[in-house]
Amino acid sequence: MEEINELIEQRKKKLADLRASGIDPYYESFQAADYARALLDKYNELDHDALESLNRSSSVAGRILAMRNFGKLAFVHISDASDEKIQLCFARDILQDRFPIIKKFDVGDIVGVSGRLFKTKTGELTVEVQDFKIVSKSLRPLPEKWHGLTDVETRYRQRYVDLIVNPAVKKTFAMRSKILKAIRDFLELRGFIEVETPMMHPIAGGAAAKPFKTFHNALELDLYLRIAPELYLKRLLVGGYDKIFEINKNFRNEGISTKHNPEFTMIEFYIAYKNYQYLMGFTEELICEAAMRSVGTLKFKYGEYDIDLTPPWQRLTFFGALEEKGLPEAVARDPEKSVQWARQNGINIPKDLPKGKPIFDEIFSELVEPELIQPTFITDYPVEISPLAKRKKDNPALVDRFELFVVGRELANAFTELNDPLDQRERFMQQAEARRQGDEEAQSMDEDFLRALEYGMPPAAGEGIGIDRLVMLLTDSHSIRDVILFPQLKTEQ
RNA sequence: GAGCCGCUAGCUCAGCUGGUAGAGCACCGCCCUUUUAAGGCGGGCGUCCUGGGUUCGAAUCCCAGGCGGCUCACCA
Repeated sequence: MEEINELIEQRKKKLADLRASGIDPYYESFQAADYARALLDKYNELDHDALESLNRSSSVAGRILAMRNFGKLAFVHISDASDEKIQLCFARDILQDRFPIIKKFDVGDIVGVSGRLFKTKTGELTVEVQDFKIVSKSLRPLPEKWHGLTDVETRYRQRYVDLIVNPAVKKTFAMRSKILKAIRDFLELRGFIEVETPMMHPIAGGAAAKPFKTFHNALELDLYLRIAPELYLKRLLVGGYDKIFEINKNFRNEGISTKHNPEFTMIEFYIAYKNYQYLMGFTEELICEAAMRSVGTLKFKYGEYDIDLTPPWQRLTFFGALEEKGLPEAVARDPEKSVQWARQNGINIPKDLPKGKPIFDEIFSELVEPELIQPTFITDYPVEISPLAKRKKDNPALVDRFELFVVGRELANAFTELNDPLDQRERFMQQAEARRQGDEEAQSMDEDFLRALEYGMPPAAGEGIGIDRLVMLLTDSHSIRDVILFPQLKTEQ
């Protein structure tokens, strides 16, 4: 991306000038003893005289974000990896013949300096620079200091610039890191081990979604990027693990929106000998732990909403929630009556809805989901839309399953795992039938998975949580792109 | 995939019913030893997203396309 640009040319000229005077503007290392944040935390409280008597020397390295030059004195703000800004003072009296080098500085350059700490007349903690190096010369101008970078396209495409100039972005991703750490710690403390299963699947199973397809040349094999790790994790249950989890990407070849990125991060975890009832309490604890260790509280704002994660969370059955909306289960289960009911109640039913797909699922998403603002478990899903979950003992038309909703969005999906290989085979057959009737997202028969179940899988509860959505909730982010460092975009030009 | 909105200097934006490109910041030059969006004086900077069309003349109007945002659809 070679561009002729006056500003870049000016900077290249400065770079050449530096080299001509024997200065290397691209160092291979710099030993900074201090972080800006640590210096401010420790010394900002001291007054001018107290700091003088300490005579504290320091060294910091970071990117120049602002410069104010007075001819024989210059103030420079740098920001370092501690995400804090510290002021540097370059004075001709101190730097003597090296002082003119600062004429070659630009906002964006990375410098390393050492010098004594002092307080300016206005009381700002400042490094009085005694020695300095330009460790990396920047050739491109940064966005201006006042309005910063707001163009969302540039922010996503050039996330590196976004991170330099928008501190809130770093905060979000620091939160993301804390949330993931909290989840890992929570599970590891309870005896789980983290595993990695294939991202490339010969059969894309474990969820209802369209996969990305790819090809392995040497094996001459069609492969799919995984849409879910579920069927592999359950194979591990067969193998004898009792508490496992995997945190990794899934890939779904579907539309992009504020809530969907083609690759997104899921955690799936499985506990042998437990059921979905157990997982509800477990989920409350897990998510509260993540919230406490990132947000620091269970009560916080998400946009207009005041969210309260304090357990226990509301629990409603799938058909119970529909009945509250005036749709009796008997009507919901009747394909024709339910369509009629939907039309009468102004529910938008897609015209191209595949034949095998039940209408109540549509009605539920349209009528119930948007109102589930506070955390709510929806339980006892119909078996037709849950091909991998165990049937309820007292009602084989339903399964032992829940989904967790917050701010109208699905955050988690969990169930008691189907471990009856014969029932599982039947469910796959039904899915195959749905596929024949036009449901592209119906699941495919996976003979190896069935073979594994035939060896015997312990009863188990399993759950998946959309990490990106959890991070959105806890960071008050309203687009999934704000919690993914490099969200998917079309290529430039 | 559909609808609506946007795209002008490095950044943030103005530019009316068509008359030939602007501001602030950033940048360059000079002055300035305590600034905090430093200040003063002077200066430069454009594929007006792209390609067609209408017109004497298009950043502006029309058509097509690109990229992005939002909403809807699909989904997590």
